[in-house]
Amino acid sequence: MSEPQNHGKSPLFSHLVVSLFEPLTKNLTHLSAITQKKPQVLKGQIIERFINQWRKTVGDDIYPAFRLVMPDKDKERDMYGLKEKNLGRIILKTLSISPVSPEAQAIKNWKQNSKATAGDFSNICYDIIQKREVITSFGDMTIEDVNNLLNQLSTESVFDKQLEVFQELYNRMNAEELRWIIRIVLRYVHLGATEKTIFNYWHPDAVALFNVTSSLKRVCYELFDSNYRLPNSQQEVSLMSCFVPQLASYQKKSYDDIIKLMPREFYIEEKFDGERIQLHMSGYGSHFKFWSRKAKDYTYLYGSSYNDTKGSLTKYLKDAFNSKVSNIILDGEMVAWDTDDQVIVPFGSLKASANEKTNTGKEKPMYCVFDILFLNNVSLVRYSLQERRKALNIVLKSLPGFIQIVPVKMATGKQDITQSLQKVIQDASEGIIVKDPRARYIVSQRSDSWIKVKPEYTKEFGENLDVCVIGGYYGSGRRGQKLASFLCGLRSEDDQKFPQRFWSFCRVGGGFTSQEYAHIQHITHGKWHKWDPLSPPLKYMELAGQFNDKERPDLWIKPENSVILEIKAAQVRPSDSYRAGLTLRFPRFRKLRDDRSWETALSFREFIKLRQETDAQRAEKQLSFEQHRRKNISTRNKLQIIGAEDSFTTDDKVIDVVNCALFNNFTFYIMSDVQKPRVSKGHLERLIKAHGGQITQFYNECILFTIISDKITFRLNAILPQNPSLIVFKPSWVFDCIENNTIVKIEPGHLLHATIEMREKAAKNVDKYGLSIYQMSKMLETKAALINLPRIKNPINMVEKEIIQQKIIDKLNCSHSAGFIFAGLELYFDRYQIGSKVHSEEELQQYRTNYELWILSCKARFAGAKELTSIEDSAVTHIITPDDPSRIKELRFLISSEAVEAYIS
DNA sequence: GCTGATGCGTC
DNA sequence: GTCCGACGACGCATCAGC
DNA sequence: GTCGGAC
Repeated sequence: MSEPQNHGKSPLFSHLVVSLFEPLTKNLTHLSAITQKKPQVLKGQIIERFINQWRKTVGDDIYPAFRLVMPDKDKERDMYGLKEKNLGRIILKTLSISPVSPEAQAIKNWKQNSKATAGDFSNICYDIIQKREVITSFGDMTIEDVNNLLNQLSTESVFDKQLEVFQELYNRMNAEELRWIIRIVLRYVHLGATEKTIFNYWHPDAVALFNVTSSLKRVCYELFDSNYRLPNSQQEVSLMSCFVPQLASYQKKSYDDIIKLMPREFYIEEKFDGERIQLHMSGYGSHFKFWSRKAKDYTYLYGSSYNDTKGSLTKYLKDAFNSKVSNIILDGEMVAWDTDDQVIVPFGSLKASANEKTNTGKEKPMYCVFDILFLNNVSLVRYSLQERRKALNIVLKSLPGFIQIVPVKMATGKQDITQSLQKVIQDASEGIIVKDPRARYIVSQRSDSWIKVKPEYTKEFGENLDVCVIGGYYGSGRRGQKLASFLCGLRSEDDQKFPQRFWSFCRVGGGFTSQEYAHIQHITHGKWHKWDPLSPPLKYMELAGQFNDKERPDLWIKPENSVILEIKAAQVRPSDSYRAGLTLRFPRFRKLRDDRSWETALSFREFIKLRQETDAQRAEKQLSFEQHRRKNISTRNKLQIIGAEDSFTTDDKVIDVVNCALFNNFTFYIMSDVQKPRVSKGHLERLIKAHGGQITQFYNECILFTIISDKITFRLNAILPQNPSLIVFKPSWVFDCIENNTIVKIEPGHLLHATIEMREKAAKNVDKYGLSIYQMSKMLETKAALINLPRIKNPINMVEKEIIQQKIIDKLNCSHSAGFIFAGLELYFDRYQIGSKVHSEEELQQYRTNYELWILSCKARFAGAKELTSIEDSAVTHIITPDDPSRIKELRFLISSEAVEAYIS
């Protein structure tokens, strides 16, 4: 395929900085408040504008820009071998800064800094560069120049050569440009938008193509024309091109939650603790390719053909494939196999076993295959797992020790899951995967058709330990300027003189909410000491290493001043990084144990004892899922009508009586979840299927079907311009049909997008008020169903607000009186008391809430309600208030206390 | 030539 | 629910420095 | 790998 051509010159690198990087990383919340647009929308506009401008002024080839925007996805360029440490050295040398100067210290200790930039490496460098920049305005380097220099940088692994590149950059760029260069070299730009977001603005099929190729270049080159649609055949996996594998969804709340998602009969597979590898074979074994989960090519390890003597696997696979197999793609887990003991070796020794140099001959890689995606030029991703498994059994023969098909256990209920889990525990295996045999292969998704269940997800299993914090490490990014992870220790009990001595054991930096961080900081405030390598606090802690310096914390704390944390982890394993000689795999914080102190914190000996005793006992217990803590209470106020019924959810309703033929001959394409009432995409699909409808997951112009969406999505936006005659239904139509047990006539409210003729036709289907009874009852739930609401551009402008209010009232007054639903209700709307000027973010929020309440009151009045202006009015039947629990409490108190007073008087 | 530091990539 | 960016241990490759 | 936060 020919490369897209640019008609314009390569733009300046500063253009990228000014029109994309800086706008995306500016505080969008503020802008969002002014423009009344969601930050996400603003982000999209910035990206869209950049892409459009590029197309217009530069041309079709956006690859040079995208490799700088998504440096982590750029597989064409080798790694630089530079992270903050070495990059810092290079920058200091480039600027001729002495390694002992304060600036050098600031860069070296980039996470510990009293300034606001602490934890943000590129900004710390920026501050320093700015004072010494060669160029004060933007430089003359183009995006092409930058790419060329970065190519050069990637080929150099020697310090002096790398330095030359940076000297060139330094001479031709200002500090702002360099800040972005630093991020690009570090291979994270942190724009708040990764390829998933950006690709959607590039081309509607970009994500799909990336998922089956892992190639940024191909996404740019093959999809430069927005009028071109990628054929279905190219949206599926293909030979010798690395796809993004399907992942299993996380822990569910209960076994029932899992069963609910599965058909009557489902599969259980063992989860192997190795590395996810996809195998591609073509030409009857003359070519092999291997890729890891994150698209790294490992062909060099496992072999490029049967005849490749360097590879550690392919040379043994000659008899594995059926002789009719000319090409194939397999998905599976690579593990290390102990040829002497005939067992799978625990995680970690795989690379060594596959490597010619380090391999001892005792251990060899073994490929555990659980899926087949491609066979003799045909993609199998659309076939059900059941069928894929059938194919796998036919074409692949297990060769013990080299390649094996992962066994499947048929299951029908939760007892099968618990049973498998028990077995997994006995074998000290990682866990199981529950799979839906009906499901197709969904590239790149963490789908519910595969669900992983690990013993550690249960209350009884995994390691739950109370450990003492003995040190802290500064965080980076959003966790800059504070201690983000903690060094934890076990009480050593090795020396009577130092009862407070702990042995380093593990670090933990995940599982904390921001409140918990704040709480810990509050308790330990002022108790932290800087770590001095010359006099380590041996009275209180011992680290590993000859010099007591492994995993050395930035700050340390005496156990008597410290806190005890409850930690959960998957496993305990040997380690030489910690004094305890052991450490945790996948540690995370569960809760603060303020009921315990260092004296009762776990000691090393207790810990060993605990492990020996419990393993056997635990296996006999009933395994119940651990309930996840409820975190993250949303701060955003939602409107709620007190006393009114909650909007129903069909998700929990049992579909008991169904008309199985209702949607016969209909094929549905469902784009999104339904917001009101809340129904998941999956449930809507099941609902439709139960009523005889067909579901398709792929948009295809050739097929006639019904598109269901309740909002204009990314994808819809991409499809609509080319298909202006497309009719998009709202989910309400489906619900109406089901409710009435017939295909109901289309009403305007059912249409999200349609031609004028269609709308006119639909309009004839409703009564003279322009409303169906169904819509009427939904009126209060569906915002702006009746009124085409003008947008408020600047909420602070009160004059404009009044004009809009008047417009809406006019509109309401000239409408026919349709109000009877709320007749007899006397409502009080609980507004915030605010002046005519908005001074703060909080007031702005309150203003918006008031505005929403006002809209609601218009609708309520329209439906026959009366609005009362005083809460004390005894006629008030309902109070409508923002969903703020504390406010509701206040109101209750207010009302009840007044009632009491009235009673007394 | 060895060792430790640093980076990359796996989970 | 999805996306994003924090954070964990470990093994291997490679280069700087002894 | 796990996790929390924003949306």
